[in-house]
Parts: sequence; structure tokens; C-alpha cells
Amino acid sequence: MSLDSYDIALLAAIQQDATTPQHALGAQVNLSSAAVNRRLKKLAEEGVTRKTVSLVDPEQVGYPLTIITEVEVENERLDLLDAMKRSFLACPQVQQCYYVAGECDFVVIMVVQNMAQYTTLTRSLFFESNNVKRFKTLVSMSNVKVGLEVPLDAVAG
Amino acid sequence: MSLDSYDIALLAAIQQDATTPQHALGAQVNLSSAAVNRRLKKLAEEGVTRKTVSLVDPEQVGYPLTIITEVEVENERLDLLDAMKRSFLACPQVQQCYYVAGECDFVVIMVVQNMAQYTTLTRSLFFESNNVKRFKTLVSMSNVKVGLEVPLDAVAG
DNA sequence: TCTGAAAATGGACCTTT
DNA sequence: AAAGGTCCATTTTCAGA
Repeated sequence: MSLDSYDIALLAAIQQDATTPQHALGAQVNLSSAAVNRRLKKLAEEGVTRKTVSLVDPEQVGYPLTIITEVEVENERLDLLDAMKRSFLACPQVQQCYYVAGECDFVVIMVVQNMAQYTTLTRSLFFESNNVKRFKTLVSMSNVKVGLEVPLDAVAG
Repeated sequence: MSLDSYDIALLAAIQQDATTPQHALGAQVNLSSAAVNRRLKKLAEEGVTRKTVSLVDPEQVGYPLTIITEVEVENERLDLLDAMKRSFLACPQVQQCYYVAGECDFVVIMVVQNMAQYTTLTRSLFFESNNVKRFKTLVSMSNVKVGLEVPLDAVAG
């Protein structure tokens, strides 16, 4: 899909605050609210905007710990990797999982209630797969920046 | 702030889809739309919901590469660490940054347009600080799971 | 782009525990 | 008091002219 500078401006705005009314967005980018409406609808249909969500503060709902785990697998057979991916996808404590080139194979970011919960999870996610050579645990002491924003301000159409 | 099971159910719903109308949320949890409205407003005021945003697909706006960098610093002096944190916060390509205990010190997740852009960023973020002992670059081959959801379904109030 | 109908939000007010 | 429900005004969305 081709995006012009209006689309980029709208995306930049709604990825920071999706509650802004369309007429206000229109005022920012010099477009009528109807035009904004049409563009937002199309961006959603085309999948440029995946979904709109409210971000919940993990600390306030009992998940104060963020843990990053680097996982090195024993065997890179596709079916084994897929099984591991599926177990990460299915685990609600896993916020993110990346399959990476380089020394380790997976980088997994989790939020947990306490270290005991993490220990339990390592068992079900890493040991039970029988395909983890080793993993390294990094405990976040400070979540300096947490978001999923894509840089769009500088881009132009 | 104390959250009851209604709040948890609402949070679980809106962190997956914040476009659901309040009356529909109310139907799911057995509450009137006015009650849902009051609760959502309070959750936002108390900061339990940080903000509501649309998630943009990085690939569709020219940011196909996700890169994870582990940074080890030379000196852990607070003012130097703060300066580094600020440079990560200010960089739009940095989606996430965690200050971690363990071997490395920062884990940084970036989205970039191409490797050349990453190379440029390493210069400004890592070399110019004069406080990076070494860094390790992990290129994501597959973004298996990308989100910021907190596990709430099992929790009850 | 403008207009207007349908839908959603959010306040007022009253009732219940 | 705290929280729910109903009703209603205002705002927002969104399609057709």
C-alpha cells in the first residue's frame, strides 16, 4: 500500500494517542474529518494499523518484574523450533519473542509477578522442550523505554 | 489502587482491543455502559492504563528490520548511565530499552530501515557516548511475538 | 466537502448496599 | 459513602449526496 504524507502524519498521531477525535486529527494535518475517517478506515483494512489497544501498567496489576531471556537451542530442526515458538506464543507472560541470528537463538521478554513464577516458567518453556542447550536470564532493573512506536515523524510521502 | 474482577476483565478486554464500545464491554462483564465508562475513566486517571494507541506494522512503513543490541558499559557512574538512557529515550528508532543486571547493562530493541541506518545509529548511540565497552548485535529473523500485553485473564479480584 | 443520521460517550440524578 | 442503573445531552463516527 502506498502512503502519502497525510497517512504518515495520521499514523504518527494515532500510534501515540488513538483517542484523538478525527476532527482534531484533521485540524492537525489539514484534512476534513470525513477524509480522516476514510483514511483511517483504509489503513486499518490494509493492515497498516494492526490493532488499537490500551497499554496497561504491569506494576499496577501485579507484574512488577520484566525479564529478558536469551535462549540457545540444541537443535535447529524446523519442527522443533516451531514447537518452541508456539509455546512462547501461547504463554501469556511472554510479551515478546524474537528469533535471532547470532550466538543465541531466541530472545524472550516476559513480565512476571515474582522470581518464583519465572522459575516455574523456565521449567515449562525451556526444560520441557528438551531442546534448550542453555539460557541466560537478564533481570530488568529499570524499564527505561517501553513501546512499539515506529519512527514516522521524519518520514515524508 | 485496588482492582476488582470487573476492572481486571475490562483491562483484559481493552488491552487486546480498545475500540470495543463500552456497551459491548458492559455486556461481556455484566455491567451497564455507564458503569463501564466510570471504571475506564478511573483506570485511566489512576494510570493503570497508560495510554491507548494504534499499533503500526513496521514493515508497511519502511522499517522491516528489528535489531536487539546488548550494551556493556565502561563505567557505571550514575550521570553517565543517565546520559545514555536519555539518548536511548530520545532516539525514535529505539522502541525499547531495559537496564539489566547481569553481564550486559542495556538491552535495546530498535526498528530500522536497513543495516546502514543501524550502523549510523550505533555510531551516535554507542560510540559517541564514550562509555560503551562493547555491544553485541542480534538481528531478528522472525518477530515471533510482539506485544505489551500483561497477563490478566487468570487473575481475579 | 458538506450534511445528517446512527452510534458512542459521558454527565445528572436516583436507588441500593 | 461508594457504586450501579436509567435517562438524556453532547460528541463522534461514518456513509451518501
